[in-house]
Amino acid sequence: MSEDAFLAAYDPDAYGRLALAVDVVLMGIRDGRPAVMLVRREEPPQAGLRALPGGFVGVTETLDAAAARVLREKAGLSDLHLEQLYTFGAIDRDPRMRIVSVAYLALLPEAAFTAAARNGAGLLPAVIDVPWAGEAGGPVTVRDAGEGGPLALAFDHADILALAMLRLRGKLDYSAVGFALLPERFTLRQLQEVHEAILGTSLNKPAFRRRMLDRSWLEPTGVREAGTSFRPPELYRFRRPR
Amino acid sequence: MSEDAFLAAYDPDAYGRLALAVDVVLMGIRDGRPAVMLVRREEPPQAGLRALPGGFVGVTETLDAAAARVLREKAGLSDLHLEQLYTFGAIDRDPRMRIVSVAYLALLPEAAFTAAARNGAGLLPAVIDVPWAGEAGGPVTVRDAGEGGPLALAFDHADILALAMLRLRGKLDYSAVGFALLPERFTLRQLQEVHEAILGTSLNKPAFRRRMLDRSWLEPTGVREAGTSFRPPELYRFRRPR
DNA sequence: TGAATAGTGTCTCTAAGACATTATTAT
DNA sequence: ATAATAATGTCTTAGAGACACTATTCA
Repeated sequence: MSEDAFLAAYDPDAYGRLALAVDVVLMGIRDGRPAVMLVRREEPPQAGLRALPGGFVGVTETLDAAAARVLREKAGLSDLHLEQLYTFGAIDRDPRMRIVSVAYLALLPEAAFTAAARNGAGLLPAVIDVPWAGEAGGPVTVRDAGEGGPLALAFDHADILALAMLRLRGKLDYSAVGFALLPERFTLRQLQEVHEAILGTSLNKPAFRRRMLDRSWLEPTGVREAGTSFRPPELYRFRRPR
Repeated sequence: MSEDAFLAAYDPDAYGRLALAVDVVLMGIRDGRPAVMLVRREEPPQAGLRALPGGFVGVTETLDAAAARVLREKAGLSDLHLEQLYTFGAIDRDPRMRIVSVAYLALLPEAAFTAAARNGAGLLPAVIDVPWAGEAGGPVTVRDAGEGGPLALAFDHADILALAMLRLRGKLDYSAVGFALLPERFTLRQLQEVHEAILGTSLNKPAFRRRMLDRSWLEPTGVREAGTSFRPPELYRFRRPR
């Protein structure tokens, strides 16, 4: 049988119907704590609950493109750090039908995150409480940025968010993801504060500086931060490692 | 609108047709080198090329269950280490139709891997050459276990295999995956040989032993290996960390 | 006893934590 | 000068690499 003949005879429905979606964990830092952007579900199922922004994957669209489109449509964002996390395929994770969802992690610098909360129609920033440490992970909870009790998340989105936190923590000190949470130019203190916010711990200053400067990721700009009432710190720029 | 009404009105085809598959990277150690189990594609598309064993995901089947079923059907294997790797969604990765594939990594101890090559109908072990080091990764090549030139892999399976090697290397020394490549009872030397095979480097013996024994993963069995013509080494058992 | 590998002692070196000290700027 | 934070020096400690040495078993 030729390939053409095979393709003509191939039945796409032989294995039943199943939809593929993406859900995006759009994270940033807010007042020294990790935060995530949620939407309020206005329609059933689970209307009223908070959810991660998401959408179905088009037949002529890659997974990365679908995640980028969701960010564009729901948050007006483009050109931000975006990486695939994990694919969630529990049978009843969505009551509508069988929906398998590819989870993505997107990261924004603090200023852009705050701006997105104002500009993105319906985007609600929520602070993430992470009650665990270590590589085993565990559940996290979310609260409205302006305090208040814990929020309920729709579907399995609490699991997705918990995995996002675990991955982010795990990658933080051996990869360059941390820089995606900072503006183009930043001080070493800001970099440390980002790490401390994500890890939920305080870090030793000299050791942190040594570690960061020993990697060849930081390029001094020669410019110092303006507007301080004390010795102005050097501004650095992230340089992709060779 | 109630949830029931919503579900009744929901159109599963609104976003077009797309199939979901799993592809399994079944790895083991062979003569001190990483190896993978491949199948020869007998039908189009790409008949004749080697491929990872895979299959479509059933509508009432989780992703993990689909990967486990593929291992059962194509290799006669069950109860082995199985973890999700990444989801591949390039538009034209399969010429038949849009097929998104969730890649899984499965690991077998050396003896079980060799046995599977004999028992699994059509399973062909291939040795993996990994020409890179470090966390950036890169392409790998495969050769037939009995030497010979490099083999061509179908679809994007070379990318999937390369990612599997990168992940395995990355997780090896901070997680317990290494033990999935060993029998229930093993010597410290065997454990080191597994690490050396996967990492493609030689390791310092005292440092390796110290590191492994300092984690609380190894439980001495009190039994020593039999059949040696020299001092018989202690056999250890893997104990899940608390 | 010799061969072969198991298993350990120890020195060095690197990197992190802790803490203190010096440096630099605005007011 | 003072206040405030930037930036660094240094001591200690933990862990890895290197290498040699001792231990144990079989033939």
